[in-house]
Amino acid sequence: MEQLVGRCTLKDVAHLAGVSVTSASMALADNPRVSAVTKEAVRVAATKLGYVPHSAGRALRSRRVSAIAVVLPHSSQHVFSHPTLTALLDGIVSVAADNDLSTILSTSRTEEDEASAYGRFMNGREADGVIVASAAVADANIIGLARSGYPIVIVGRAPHVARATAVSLDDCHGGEVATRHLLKAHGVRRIAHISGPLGHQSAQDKLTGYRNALMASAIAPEPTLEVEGDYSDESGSRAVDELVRRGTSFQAIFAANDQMALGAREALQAIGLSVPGDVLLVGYDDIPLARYVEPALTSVQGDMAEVGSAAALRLLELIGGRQPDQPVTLLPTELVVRNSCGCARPLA
Amino acid sequence: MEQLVGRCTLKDVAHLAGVSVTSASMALADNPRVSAVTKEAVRVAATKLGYVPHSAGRALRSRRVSAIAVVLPHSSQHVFSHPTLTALLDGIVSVAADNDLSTILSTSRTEEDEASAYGRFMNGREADGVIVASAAVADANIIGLARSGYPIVIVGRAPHVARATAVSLDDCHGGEVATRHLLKAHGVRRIAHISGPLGHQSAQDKLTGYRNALMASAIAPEPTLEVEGDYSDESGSRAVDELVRRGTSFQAIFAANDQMALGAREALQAIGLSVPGDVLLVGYDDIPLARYVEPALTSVQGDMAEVGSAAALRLLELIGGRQPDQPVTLLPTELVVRNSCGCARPLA
DNA sequence: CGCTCTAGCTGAATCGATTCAGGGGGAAGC
DNA sequence: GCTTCCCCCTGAATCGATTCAGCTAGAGCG
Repeated sequence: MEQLVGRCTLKDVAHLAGVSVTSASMALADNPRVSAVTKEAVRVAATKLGYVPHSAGRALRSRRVSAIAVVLPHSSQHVFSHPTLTALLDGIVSVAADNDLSTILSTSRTEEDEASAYGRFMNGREADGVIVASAAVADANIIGLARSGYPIVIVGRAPHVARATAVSLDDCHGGEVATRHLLKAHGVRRIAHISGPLGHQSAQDKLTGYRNALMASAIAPEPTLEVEGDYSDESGSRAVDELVRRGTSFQAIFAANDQMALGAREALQAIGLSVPGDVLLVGYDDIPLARYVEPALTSVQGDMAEVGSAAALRLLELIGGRQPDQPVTLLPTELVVRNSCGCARPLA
Repeated sequence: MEQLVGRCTLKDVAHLAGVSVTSASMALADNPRVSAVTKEAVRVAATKLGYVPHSAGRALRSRRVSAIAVVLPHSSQHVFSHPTLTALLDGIVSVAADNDLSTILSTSRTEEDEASAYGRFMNGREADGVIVASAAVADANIIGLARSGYPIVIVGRAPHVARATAVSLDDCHGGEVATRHLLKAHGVRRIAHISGPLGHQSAQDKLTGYRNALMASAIAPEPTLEVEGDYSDESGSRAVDELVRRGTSFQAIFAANDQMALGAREALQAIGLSVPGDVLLVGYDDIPLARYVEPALTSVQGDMAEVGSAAALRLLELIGGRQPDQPVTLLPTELVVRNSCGCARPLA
C-alpha cells in the first residue's frame, strides 16, 4: 500500500497503458468512444502510478476549477457567533467534498479587501462560485456581484439584491415564536425588544417577527419598548439602562442574540431585578453558553450546518446553470425553552 | 468606479497597451528588462480592464498555485473547542491573505477521506502546502506526507513525525502552571488530573506538565489520581465518579479541557461537594463559557490565532524552500485565574 | 470485389500566463 | 563609417489536460 508520492502526468499514464494521451484522457472521462479494454488498461495504469490530474491543467482547458469560495466578512463575527460559524462552514465543506469540490476560505476585514477577494475569485477563476455570509443589507460589493451573473449565494436574507439566491434562517418566524411564547405561555403584554443593528437584515427580520406577534395579540408595538443594540454584551446592558431611563415599564425582554440577553441580565441584576422573577428573558442563537448560565437561557435556535449545506447545494445548481426554483430558502427556527422565560426548570 | 466585471485576458491588456503579451506579462511582474513607460502603460491598461490573472494559467506555467490547504480532521472537534478552531482559521487566513494566497479548507471525516484529501492537494497541486491540525499522535497519513517532501506544517506537537515542522501551544507548560498554582497558591497536595485521550499529543503534554509540577514539589504522581477522559462533558463527570469509586482522596482537580472541568463540577455537586469550597477546579482552553459559569472557571489559555499565523508563516518558509530554524515552535500558555481554583472573586 | 460505414484511436490545437532565445535599433567606441 | 553593446521588445515554446477533426482498419452490404 506504500504509494510512491510523485507528480505524474497524464502522459505517463498514457505511456504505461500504451495508448495516446488523448485516449487516456477520454478513458478516464468514461467517454463512450473508448473501448472497454482501453478504459480498463488506462485505469489500471492510473492507479498504479497514483495519478491525480493536475488541477491547473484541467481548469485551464475545461473552464471549471472545481472549487467554491466562502467569503466571511469580518463584521459578521457578531452576527454569526462563533459556534454558528463553525457549523456553517462544516455544512458547506461537507457538501463541497461530496461533490469533489474544494472550499476556498476568505475572511475580509475591510470593504476593499472584500471587493478584491471577489475580484480574485471571479475574474481569476479561482472558484466556480461564491457563498457570501454578509451582514449588511445593502453591500455594494454584493449587489455588483449579483449583477455580474457570477454564481453566488448569499447566507442571510437579501431582499435588496435583485434576483439573488439566498439561504437563511427564518428569523422573522424566530422573532415571532419567541415573542408569542412570552405572550401566550406567560401572559405578559409589555415585552421589550433589544434588536441587532438594523442595518443587518436578520436584525430587521427578528424585529418584524416581534411586532407581528404583538399585533397578532392585538397589541400595538411601542417604539419606547424597542432599543437597537450591536449584538455585544455591553449593548445588551446599555439597552436595559436605556429602557430604565425612558421610564417604560416592561415585564419581559426579547433580545436579538444571546450575548445581548446575557448583558441585559447583568444590567437587570445590577438594578435589583431578577430573571425570571421580575423580568422574563428570551435570547436568540442558542449558543452553548445558554444551557449553562443560571437561570438557563431560553433561546431561538436554528441549524446553521443545514444552512451551510443548503447554500452549497444552491450554489452547485447555479454553477450547473440551473436556476433554483425559488430564490430564497428559509430554514426553520425554533424556540428552545429553558428557565429564563419563566418556565419551570425541567426535571433533569 | 462602476467596474465592468468581465473575464479579460492578458492578451486584451497587451492589445490595449499596444505591446506584446510577453511585454505585458513582464511589465506586470516588474521585470527590469521592461522600460518604465511600458510598465506604466500596461498597468494603466490592466487597471482599466480590471484585469485579474487567470489562476489556472499562471499555476500551470509557474508551478505555483498560490494557495495553501488546511486539513482539519473531524476528530479534532474535541481538541479544538469551537472558538479555538475559528481563531486558528482566522490566524491562518489572515497571514495567507497578506501574502496573496488562498486558503483551501478541508475537513475529513474518515481516515480514507483524509488520505484522499492529501493526495488531491499534493499531486493535484491544488495547494502549495498543507497545514494539518491533527490530533492523533501517530497518524499514518501524516507520517507518509512528511516523508514526501511536500511542504507541511502540523498544528500540535508531533514528536513522532521525524523532521516535521510543527506549531503548538506549550501544553506541557500549561499543565505545569495550572498544577503549580494549585500547589503553591492554595497549598493543596492531592491533585487529581482528568486527562484528554492519551492518543493525542496535547493530552500527553498536559499530563507531563501536571506530573512535572508535582515532582517539583517533591510529590510523587499517583496513578490513582489520574483518569483518562475524552474531552466531553460526560467524560468529566464519569472521571469524578471513577475517582470516588477508587476511594482516592483529592483536594483539587485539574482537567485537560474546560468541558470536562464543567462535567466534573456537575458530578461533584451531585455528590454534595462544592467548588471551590470542597474541591478546587482548574480547566484548560479558556472557552468563553469559563467566564460565565458560577463559580467562574480558572483555566489555561493560549492564543490560537497566534498559532494559526505562526503555522502559516512556517509553511510559507517551507514553500519558499527555506527550512525553518527550529522544527517546533511552541507558543506560550498562561493561567487565567478566576474563582473555581479557590481564588477570591475579583472585585468587578 | 469494391464501396460505405463505423468503432476506436490519434495528432494537433487550445486554454492563459510565463519564459527562453533572439531580433531591431540606437548609442558608444575605434 | 563600421563594429560592438546594450536596451527594449517580441515570436514561439511551454506547462497539463481536454477536445476537435481526421485517420485507419475491419465489418457489412450489394
